[in-house]
Amino acid sequence: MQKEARPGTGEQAKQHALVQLRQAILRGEMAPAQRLVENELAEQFGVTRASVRAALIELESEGLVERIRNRGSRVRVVTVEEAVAITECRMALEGLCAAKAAVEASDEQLAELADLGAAMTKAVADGEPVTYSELNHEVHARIREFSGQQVAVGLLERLNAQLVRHRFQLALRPGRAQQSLSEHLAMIEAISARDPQAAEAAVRVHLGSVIDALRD
Amino acid sequence: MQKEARPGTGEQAKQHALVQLRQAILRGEMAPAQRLVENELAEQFGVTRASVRAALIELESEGLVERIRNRGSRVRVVTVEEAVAITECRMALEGLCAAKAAVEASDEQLAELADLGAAMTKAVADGEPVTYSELNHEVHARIREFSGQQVAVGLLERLNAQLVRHRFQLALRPGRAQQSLSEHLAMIEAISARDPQAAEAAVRVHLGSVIDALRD
DNA sequence: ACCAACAAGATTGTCAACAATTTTGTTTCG
DNA sequence: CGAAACAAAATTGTTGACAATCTTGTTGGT
Repeated sequence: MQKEARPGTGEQAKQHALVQLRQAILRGEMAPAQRLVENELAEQFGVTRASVRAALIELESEGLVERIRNRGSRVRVVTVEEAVAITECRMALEGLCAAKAAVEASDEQLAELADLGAAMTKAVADGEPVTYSELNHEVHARIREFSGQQVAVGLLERLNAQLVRHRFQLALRPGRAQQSLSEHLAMIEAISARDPQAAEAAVRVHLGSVIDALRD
Repeated sequence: MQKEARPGTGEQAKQHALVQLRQAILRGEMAPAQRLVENELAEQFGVTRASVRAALIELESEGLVERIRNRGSRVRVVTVEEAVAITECRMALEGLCAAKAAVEASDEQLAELADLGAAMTKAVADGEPVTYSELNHEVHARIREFSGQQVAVGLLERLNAQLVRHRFQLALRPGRAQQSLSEHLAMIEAISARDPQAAEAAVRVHLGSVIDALRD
């Protein structure tokens, strides 16, 4: 175990630990339910335990880490039912964002969405699921952004972070991309048509199908 | 300044500080934008600074407190635009909960809602705005609870906590209770009729009118 | 009088040591 | 052989002190 970076360069130690730990969890480098011992993490990141501790507290309220009194922290495992519940909330909130984006987005932003749609179509045609998954994520992020609804954006980012592991499993499923593609195109079309109700409906259809896929 | 309680009785110091501070903020005992100095709070609650610190980090991600690097913490002030944005999110999430509650709630739980509706009607008739406001809050809490949607419940509780100050202002407005009452009764009726779509629509109507009232 | 540089005070960020708690392994008794 | 009691190890919770940073008040020059 060697120290990864130098927190002495003015970079706040707690922030450093927070960023590193979050990345490690989101990248899936930590096994599900893996124990997170404060001392080990402190040495690994080259900071003190107090900083790791502060980071863990923050990650707990982000829903990425589970902490039990006097028993330590572990990577939180999201069950399938939880993933479904989270996606239901996404349905409500992303529906709101899509409706607002249909009204608020500039013409340039709509063009950007159209470009993303074309890129997704190409990725599916070329059979590149990884690229497609990234574009998928990007489309959702852009729609959130264009809505201008900061509160919803914050909530959604937190929710999405909890779904990383399930997202992986979903993306690699054969035939999933094709269905997902048409749903995304429908979302983009409705927003471009500046039709809030249709945009919200399209998002609901899409995430409804995600829920079905999650349930296997 | 005297110590308020005994953290030595096994009650974890950080939890103690967290609960105390949260209550103080929610009760409005801390003036808006008031500075929260770690040392003062530590002495006031009879715990050490580290515990206060941990509590502040948690309250920050709950959106109740604002922390700036090396500059300290203060009670977060929610602007009117933010309150509107938060209520838009409530609209989406409580709509989801109402729809699920219409399907999932037991007959006993529906009876409980009916009782609350009757109590609200009486409170308005008797001209007791404080009682009405409490019942109002209770109805929303029950509907959330009956939905069984744990994730949405968590998000909504966080959002509601940020609105305390605005809620006060809203409740005392003359004529507001009458309009609010009929909207609540419509929500209860739709859920009792086990009609998810109507329930969701009723919630949206209600919170839409809250948004209008917020904007003055 | 005004502005910049500087110094003093206040406050947060970090650290290492200590105490409390839980878990695990061992022993002893039935 | 199994179960309860006990002891040892690991880990988290807490504490007080120290360092870094920001704010404020003061001073000196123009």
